[in-house]
Amino acid sequence: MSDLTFPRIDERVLADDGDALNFCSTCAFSQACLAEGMDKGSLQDLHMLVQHVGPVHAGDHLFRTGDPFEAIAAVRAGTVKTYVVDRNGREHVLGFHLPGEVIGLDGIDGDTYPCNAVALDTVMLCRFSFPKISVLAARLPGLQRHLFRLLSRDIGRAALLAGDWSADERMAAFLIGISQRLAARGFSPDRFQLTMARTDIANYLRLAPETVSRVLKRFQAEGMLGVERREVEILDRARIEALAAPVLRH
Amino acid sequence: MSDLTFPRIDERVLADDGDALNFCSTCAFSQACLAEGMDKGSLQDLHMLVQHVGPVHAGDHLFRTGDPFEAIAAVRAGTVKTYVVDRNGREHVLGFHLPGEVIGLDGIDGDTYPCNAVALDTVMLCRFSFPKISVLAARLPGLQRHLFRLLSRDIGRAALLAGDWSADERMAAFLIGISQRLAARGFSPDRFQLTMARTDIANYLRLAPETVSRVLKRFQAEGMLGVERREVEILDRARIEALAAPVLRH
DNA sequence: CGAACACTTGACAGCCCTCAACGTGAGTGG
DNA sequence: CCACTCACGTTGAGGGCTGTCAAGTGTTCG
Repeated sequence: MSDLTFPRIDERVLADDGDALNFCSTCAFSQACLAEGMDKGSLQDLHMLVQHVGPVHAGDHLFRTGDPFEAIAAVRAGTVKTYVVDRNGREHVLGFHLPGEVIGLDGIDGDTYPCNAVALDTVMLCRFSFPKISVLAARLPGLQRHLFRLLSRDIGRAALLAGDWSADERMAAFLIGISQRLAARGFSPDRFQLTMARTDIANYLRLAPETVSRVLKRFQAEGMLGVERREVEILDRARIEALAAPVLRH
Repeated sequence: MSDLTFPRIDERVLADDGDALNFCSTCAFSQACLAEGMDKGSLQDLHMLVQHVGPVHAGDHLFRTGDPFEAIAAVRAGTVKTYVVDRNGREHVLGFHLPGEVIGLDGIDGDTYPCNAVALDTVMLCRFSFPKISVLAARLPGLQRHLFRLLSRDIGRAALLAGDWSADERMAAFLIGISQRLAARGFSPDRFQLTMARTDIANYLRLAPETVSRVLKRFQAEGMLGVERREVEILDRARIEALAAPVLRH
């Protein structure tokens, strides 16, 4: 497993990128500008800032704890897992980042990344130098506002799983969350693949891997969910959402 | 208990405020400018933006879930509790905000506050209109950077208690956290008052109130902590920090 | 002084973690 | 093509931590 330190990763421009005035539709920043009446010059400025990174292969790291913080990035394809390792050597999964979502925001406070980021499958990214996008944000109110919102949204998201929810509620919230986030990017909300291992899910939900297995099995036995290896299908969305409701909406 | 909706609260300038070029030392924004070589004109701009609010009395709300988001605020004196109420009527404490800390950042994403904020004792605030400070941030790179950092810091903080820590570890981390935050503002790190009820602590740490009582009692019995009603004294900082270590530092 | 509230203390049960063993699928080399 | 290996996932038994329920004590405020 090679170790590609994210800020120093080899960069190459991909052929399937949009032209100078159009971002790829899954880009988390596309809405930032297009929807807010930004002029063409400004848009081009932002576009010139993007560095396309990838493909990064499963198991390769984008950055590690302590690497100098220089950039944030939007996931274009694949799944990125962020995690920390405590002094006892135990891994704590902080989150999974699907296409269209941004990683690295928690590095802004401090000069280094506070966590590790690893690709779970083949990942493509759009990288934004943070000093450069900060300068641009000062000129573009829409971009500044968008960055503030991205940051603010993560604060709320991090607090989601902090409650003392049951294993069933956590798992339901996890499944509905993935489903909604995939749907927002145009993927099927009812049938999708869990790109992460059971161990990672357990670690993220603060459960034992055995508990994850048992809950998924029970969901399947009760007809709420279809499970076959890492492929899942939402069969009774209403019931799963009912379980997830207290977690997702306070 | 009156209900002072934060954005519409009566405002008055306090006599003990700094002059036009000096913020009160506990203000979370003072570092933003003074430390980064900002020119006097810019500093005055920021200072003109501040609205001093208070005193707000214990039990009064600064804002409630759904109130229109218009401003963030730095706590100057007292303690603010933020919380949400789920559909079952159960309260979930999101955090306690001590002097020098900022509230309202999680309202930036969305047009309304996502939580309630209530004063636990007599509270004084510095209020910053968010639209106005955004505009100013576009002119002042140091201020923009400071705002980004405040937001980023909260993302990490929210993730702290998300782990599956034991009751002892949670309580130790809570005590050390309070101690460090008070020390950073010049208060005693070894002897301080818990301004919140046991129920609030329990709710914040995702424990039962009974468990909070038992853990505090055991800490006291083992000579780590002095407890007398809401007054606490750190007697064996090394041991409490050892307990808190896995929670505070990953 | 009395009532309401905060806090403490004790008994008990339940959820989930731990430990252990087994099953399964993908990749590898012969 | 097949056996092997290893990581991943599943299944079962048992125990500990902490929540729930209940009752009692102390404090504050009207």
